[in-house]
Amino acid sequence: MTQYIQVAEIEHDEPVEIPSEDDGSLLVSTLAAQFPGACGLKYRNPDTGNFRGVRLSEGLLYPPDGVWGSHVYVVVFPKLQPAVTVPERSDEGEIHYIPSLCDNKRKGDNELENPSAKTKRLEQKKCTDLIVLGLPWKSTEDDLRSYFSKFGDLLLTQVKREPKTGQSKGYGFVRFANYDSQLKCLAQRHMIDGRWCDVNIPNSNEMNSPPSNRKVFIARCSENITADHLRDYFIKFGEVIDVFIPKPFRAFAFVTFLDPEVAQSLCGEDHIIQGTSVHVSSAAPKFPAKGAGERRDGAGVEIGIGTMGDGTGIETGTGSIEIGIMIAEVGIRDQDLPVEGILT
DNA sequence: GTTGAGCGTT
Repeated sequence: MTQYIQVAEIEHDEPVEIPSEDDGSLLVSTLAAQFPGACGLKYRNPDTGNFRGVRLSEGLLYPPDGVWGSHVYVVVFPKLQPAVTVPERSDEGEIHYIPSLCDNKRKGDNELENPSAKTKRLEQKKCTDLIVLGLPWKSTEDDLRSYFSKFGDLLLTQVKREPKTGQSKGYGFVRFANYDSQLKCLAQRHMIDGRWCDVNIPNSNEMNSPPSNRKVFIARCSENITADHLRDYFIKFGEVIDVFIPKPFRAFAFVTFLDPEVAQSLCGEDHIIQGTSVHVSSAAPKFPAKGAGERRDGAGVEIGIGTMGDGTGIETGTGSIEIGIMIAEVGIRDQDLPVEGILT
């Protein structure tokens, strides 16, 4: 018959009573329902003062000596080793000296906190948007929020819909404020409104970007994001020397930084600007451009048009225009250059 | 009003 087992998240914390199965064993999934991400239990052995682990087999925890008794058990969570617990993407080969992506701090303001390098790396691991697959058609942003907030504070909830009908496409995105929330969330499946849903790091976050460029590509811009918004937002990471938004609206932009390091450090990240989650990636094209400048390595010719003076690139307005052609190890984005009509 | 693998109006 069912026993109730006292379990606390940390020792001396207030315990929660968790039901066993009829045979006395405890499903890890039952445990995880109260303590998301939990993978085991331990308890203090009164004889030695040491912690003792509870036996785990096939997703079931078994009571020591056959009875759970009146111990207060303590939840065991997976060690925070991202390489093991999280499906890593290729964008993590280097340490990012970023205290937290989510509060958007950068080098220069992190010297005082975070003593050990190892801790630092863990704490600094960035939160990305997470894709939630398999949502019920009726699930809303509010439903996502109320479900996922048990893992921690949320910075974004989004259900993707058909623009015309508003009908859900059955998936959405969430983003946590803290990386441990993200880890816990990724470690399990989710029952949302009667359906099992999967949470993953979206494939669209893959960043196999080639090296150094001061210009980054800002994807998923919404129409209400202006050049000033972008400049004001990104200035906190380093000096912004150009912002380019195509007209008419094309849902992307370019931001150029003075320091290529800054540009590179932002690649692969998601940022929330004017309530929209935008994605930063290298301004180099994913595929070689078609046509004249094409090369097998994706490099090509970049044609720049701009006014003289501050060197910040394309601007509008009157005045003399300088046309320059620069051979560079940068590819051409097709979006970059419908310029034939202007070269007169 | 239906559906059930996917990847966000480059």
